[in-house]
Amino acid sequence: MPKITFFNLPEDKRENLVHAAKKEFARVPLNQASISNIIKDAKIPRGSFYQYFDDKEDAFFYLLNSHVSAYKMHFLETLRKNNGDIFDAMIDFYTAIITEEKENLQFLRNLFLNMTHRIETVMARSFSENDLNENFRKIGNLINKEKLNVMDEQELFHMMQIISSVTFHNIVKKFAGELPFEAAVTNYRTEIYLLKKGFLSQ
Amino acid sequence: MPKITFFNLPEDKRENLVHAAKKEFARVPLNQASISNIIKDAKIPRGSFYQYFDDKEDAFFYLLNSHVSAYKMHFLETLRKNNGDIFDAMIDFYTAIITEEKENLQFLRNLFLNMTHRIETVMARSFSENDLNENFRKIGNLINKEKLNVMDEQELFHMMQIISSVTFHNIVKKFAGELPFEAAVTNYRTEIYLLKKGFLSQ
DNA sequence: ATTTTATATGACAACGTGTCACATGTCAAT
DNA sequence: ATTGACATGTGACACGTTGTCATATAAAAT
Repeated sequence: MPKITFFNLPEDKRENLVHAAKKEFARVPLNQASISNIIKDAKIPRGSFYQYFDDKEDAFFYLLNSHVSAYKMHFLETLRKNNGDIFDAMIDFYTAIITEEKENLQFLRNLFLNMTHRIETVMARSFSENDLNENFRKIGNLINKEKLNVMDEQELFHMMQIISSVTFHNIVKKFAGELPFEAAVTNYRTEIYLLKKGFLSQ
Repeated sequence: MPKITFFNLPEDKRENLVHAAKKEFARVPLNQASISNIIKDAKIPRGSFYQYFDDKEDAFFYLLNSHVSAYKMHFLETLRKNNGDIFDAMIDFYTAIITEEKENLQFLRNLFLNMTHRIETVMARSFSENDLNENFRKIGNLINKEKLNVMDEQELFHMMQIISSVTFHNIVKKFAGELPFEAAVTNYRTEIYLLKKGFLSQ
């Protein structure tokens, strides 16, 4: 978490700094990003940066968290729009992510191509966590379970885990530049379809 | 790839260096590993390191590749032992990975908790690739497709993609230390079971 | 023996990080 | 207005790491 000083900053100065950080993390992934670049771009002295953040990662995770919050809202909305159909919602969501604009796109690209467990934990707070916690419940309640082949909360939880694994992986593949947009969506649709019908014939 | 000089090295000196590198990459993940530590441990001058490798990553991926080759063989064997039952084979394989010994375990831990796309690409060469390539065919041929709810090679490929996503994710969770051994296996079994039966009721 | 080629070595420049002593600003109390 | 207390700004600096390069040494070829 950024220090209090950061939040006490006059808005324009704070936004300026945030913008410089965003730019650097859009340029290269976390491990290659340099504080030097950020302060050079934001035109603040080195010491000031440390007045606001503990270190590079602190700044990165601050940005990441705001991204995640936005996507979380977006996802809940998408789920509602699709009347609780988790599969259609995921497809919408997937499409939205890989259709981001310029700067966000580069940020996301660096993010997904360098997805450490620590980052994943923050990301996944959106819709799955270690325990069946609040976020999971919120989403769980929105999901239409009528046609779902699910016995209990446990199974639902694991289904969400699977869907999230598969989605993450598809996003990564897309960002790896291995596929054009249409092919990426088709592939994802296929995998969702396979998840629905199951791997064993009845 | 290491340079020719590396392979021309007398065996003991080479193994010494490899061991030092292994030790460093078991200590910390790639991005935190330092060449300084490796050469200090291997007792070779700095210049020599660059005679053998391009950089840190070169050394890392050399080690990774040998790991992967070993696991690849192991996996094919496991698949045969299970008479082509991909699900049982995966469960065996999963169990084997999370049951590794000391140094390997730490190496794998750092690996999976910091799985970049580049690393994943190397790892996944074992049993899935962009195209339906040789490795995929080799495994595809070993898989018993009798009871598999699969229409064509395409679907089989995507099933493998899904299984691999889910497996990766389960390994990461285990290494994140969130679960004791038994719970980890149970969870993985549950997810494989869910994949088999499908998410929609017929 | 002499030349050519391969390998070894460590000092060095360039760069990035986090800290710290000191400068400056803010504001309430007197 | 002046003071003092506290918050914030600043940049030089020590430290660690990386990759290179000129030079030394060894090995092979002629």
